[in-house]
Amino acid sequence: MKKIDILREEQTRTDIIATAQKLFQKYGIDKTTMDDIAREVGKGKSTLYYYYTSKEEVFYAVVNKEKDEVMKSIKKTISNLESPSEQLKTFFLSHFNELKHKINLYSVILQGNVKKHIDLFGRIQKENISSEIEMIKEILLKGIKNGEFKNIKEKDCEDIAIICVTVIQGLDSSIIFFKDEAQKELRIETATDIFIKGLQYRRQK
Amino acid sequence: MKKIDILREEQTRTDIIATAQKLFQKYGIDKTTMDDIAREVGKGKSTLYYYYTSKEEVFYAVVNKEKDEVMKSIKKTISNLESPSEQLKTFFLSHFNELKHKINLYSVILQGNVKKHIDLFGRIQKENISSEIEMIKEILLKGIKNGEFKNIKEKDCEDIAIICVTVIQGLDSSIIFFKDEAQKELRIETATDIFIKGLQYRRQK
DNA sequence: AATAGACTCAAATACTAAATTAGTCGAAAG
DNA sequence: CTTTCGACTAATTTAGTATTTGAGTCTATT
Repeated sequence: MKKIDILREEQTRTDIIATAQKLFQKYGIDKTTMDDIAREVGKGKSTLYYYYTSKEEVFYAVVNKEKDEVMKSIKKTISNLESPSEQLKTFFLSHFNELKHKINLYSVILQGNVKKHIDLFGRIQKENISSEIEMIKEILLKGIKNGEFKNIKEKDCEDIAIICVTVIQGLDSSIIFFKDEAQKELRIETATDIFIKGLQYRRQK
Repeated sequence: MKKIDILREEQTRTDIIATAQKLFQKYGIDKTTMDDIAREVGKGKSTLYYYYTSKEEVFYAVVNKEKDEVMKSIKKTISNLESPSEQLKTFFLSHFNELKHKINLYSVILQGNVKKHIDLFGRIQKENISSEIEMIKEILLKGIKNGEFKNIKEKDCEDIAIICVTVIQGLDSSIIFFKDEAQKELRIETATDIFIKGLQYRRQK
């Protein structure tokens, strides 16, 4: 296979995903048909199946692309910060802001039968969380090495990263639950501060 | 109305709720009919409507009774502890244990059409959270007064209590998501410790 | 005041036929 | 030898309808 072909294949995949993204966002996963996507791309439906094995795979690819973009953006923001504490805080807040932007979006995409795609959504969530855990682990490790996080040991990084993600999840769900928009931002910040302070000071026992 | 009548009315209410609880746990909210409950109580269906205005009200009363029992139990456990830090930690862990016990239970109860009862569930969750916030606020206040929580001010208690509840929510959801049973308990404890440490040490800025 | 039995109407269920659509296959184009 | 297409099939969804169920009401009775 020549190099030019690989590029062309990539281009087609990109087209498909971009179109699929547009349609999924507009109509949701169930109301968007493979024919819809194919027509919009200007290809036959079978062509889609040449590149992706199923509609769920297409959906997965769309979401994955978005995830990569978000992670890349956060990574970039973080790379400008010196201290791991600041980095971690920024991660918490960025996550919150991303969610705020995407919350309406995803409620459209996921409209309809959630049960039907429960395995897919589970897989997506799992991989999202994995990426986040990896990133947080890096931050924690740096913080341990430079002495900012006195309360934790290197071997516990994985667990603490998991804890960070679950705490973030809790804060996220409060976006949906508590309505007072003004307070929210501040509260997320306070929570983050408390948590990070907890990492900084050495545990007694 | 005579005193004896009030007692009898209370007894009937208690019977209804106990029976309803049993049936809801077994068949879920939708598959349990008001006739089922009435038959089991040994009364006519209309009698239920004499005491409760709707099936959702009966369900609400059942869940509320359970909530009261749980809160009372936690309160009792906590009252034996001296330090607010210990109390808060115990609250976190008790919440976790309660959830672990009830998780299978509630997945049965809520089976079926969740969307249909979304308002009811929202109301229940809201009141659950309110009770917990109140309780946590008391603990925090004591901790501020005795100097254990150096990082927070009295006027922020409400917000911090809300944060506690959201953090707990995050930890709770990890019960469902992460499967490694052995690690879970430990992780919850670690998370709690970190968070409480964060409350104890004074913020710089 | 408390209960029951008969009643109503809205909603859930069950069934069916018709239409859509996910996914396959073999052939054709480049 | 990669990429595309159009026709095909099998599965799923939708739409329409008939039937049953069950929440909530009403009236009568104790």
